[in-house]
Amino acid sequence: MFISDLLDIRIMYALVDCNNFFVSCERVFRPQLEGKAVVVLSNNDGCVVARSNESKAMGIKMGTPFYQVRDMVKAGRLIACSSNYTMYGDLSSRVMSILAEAVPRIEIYSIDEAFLCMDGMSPEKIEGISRELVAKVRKWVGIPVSIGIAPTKTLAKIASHFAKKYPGYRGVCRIDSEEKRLKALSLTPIREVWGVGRKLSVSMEQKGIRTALDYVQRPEEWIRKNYMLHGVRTWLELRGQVCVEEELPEKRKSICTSRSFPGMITDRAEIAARVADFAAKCAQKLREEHSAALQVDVVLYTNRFRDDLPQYFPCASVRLPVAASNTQEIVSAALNGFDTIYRSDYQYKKAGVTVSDLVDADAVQASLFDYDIDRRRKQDRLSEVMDRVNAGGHNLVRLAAQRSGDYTDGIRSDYRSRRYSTSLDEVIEIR
DNA sequence: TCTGGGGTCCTAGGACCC
DNA sequence: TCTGGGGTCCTAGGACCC
Repeated sequence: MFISDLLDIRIMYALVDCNNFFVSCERVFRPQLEGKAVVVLSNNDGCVVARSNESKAMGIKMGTPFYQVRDMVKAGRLIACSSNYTMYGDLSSRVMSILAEAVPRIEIYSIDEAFLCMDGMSPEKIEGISRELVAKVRKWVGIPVSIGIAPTKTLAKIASHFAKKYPGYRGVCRIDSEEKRLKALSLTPIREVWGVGRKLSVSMEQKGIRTALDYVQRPEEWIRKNYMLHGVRTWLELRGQVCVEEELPEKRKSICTSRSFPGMITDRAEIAARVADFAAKCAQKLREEHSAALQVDVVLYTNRFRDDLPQYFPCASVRLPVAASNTQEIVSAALNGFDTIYRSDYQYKKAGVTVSDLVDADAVQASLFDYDIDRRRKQDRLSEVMDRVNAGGHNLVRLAAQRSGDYTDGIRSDYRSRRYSTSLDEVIEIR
């Protein structure tokens, strides 16, 4: 039982993938976008990060700079939405809780994807549950999803592509026999395989590997020699043997906040204030995770697309004597780092702050030479108060070093929809 | 004029030690 | 002038993901 023509299907994964997620979210609250060519833009309305089927069919690629499609928007052939990550996160958790109720175990992989573990169930039963979920998520949240079912995560990804691409599957596709596996691999270009990105796919195509089937037909030793550990893992997964098994760790290992500026900036104080904002945001995320950081990195970027201007991408690393998560300490470390790398003869386009070397906030190792322990405790308490006041994403309280608005203030979002699923903005807009 | 943001893992190579 | 070899640890950078 559960061995289908030599494909072991005792372990089965169902990958649930929300179709064109950000676009689908916008459509939940603006049904008039249904059937239209729609794109969602990144911060600053910089480039395209999500596309509806209609805009994909027009040939618009992921990551296209917005100015290249602006004419279509003006001509009324394309609708653009500025991104609204708060709303997407909210709809995502609604989808995930429906999925979590239906199966014994779920691994949330990203904002729009989750693996459901269906071990020990018959393929028919798994498909039944999956079809119910497709209908339920559509009806209760309004988001269309596709589900791919297979004995490994890499194969489940491929199955979900088929489920999404061919309407005949009605949203659910399973790879549960050797015959289906080989058929699916032969129809999958190597560049579409999970774990094979642009660089690798070019290298593979040069070696005559066009499809996933070409890849699995190479000997293991050849794969190991050319593509090392990562390549062997993909090779085994495509053959039906589970390798990508580890659950994602609950806590992140680093936290980063970075933004491009609407234009280029040289002024020291203006950039420092933004760096302070990013650092404050990192500190807030640290506290949400109940973590503390030992290292703070600050990065500056000039505009990499301007060949005519001098380029400068410095990074400063600051070690903290004791792991910290309070806003004052993280901001002050970031500003110290900034001072060591800032130079007034460049035009900057972007900056970022990363906190890393994270430890659990309860397990912070007090340093023997921590003479500042009282000050630290006061700062920690102040940060707690700031979190309570700022709860809900509205930065009413901030340090003097920060800018006089939210850390996302000043970024362009000309096509923003209202924040339907969250509260305060709605109140302000109605008033 | 205009070109995203936030993560993870792996590997190569240097530093260091014996 | 000659100038080992092998192990470990750390970091920077590259590749990937969504």
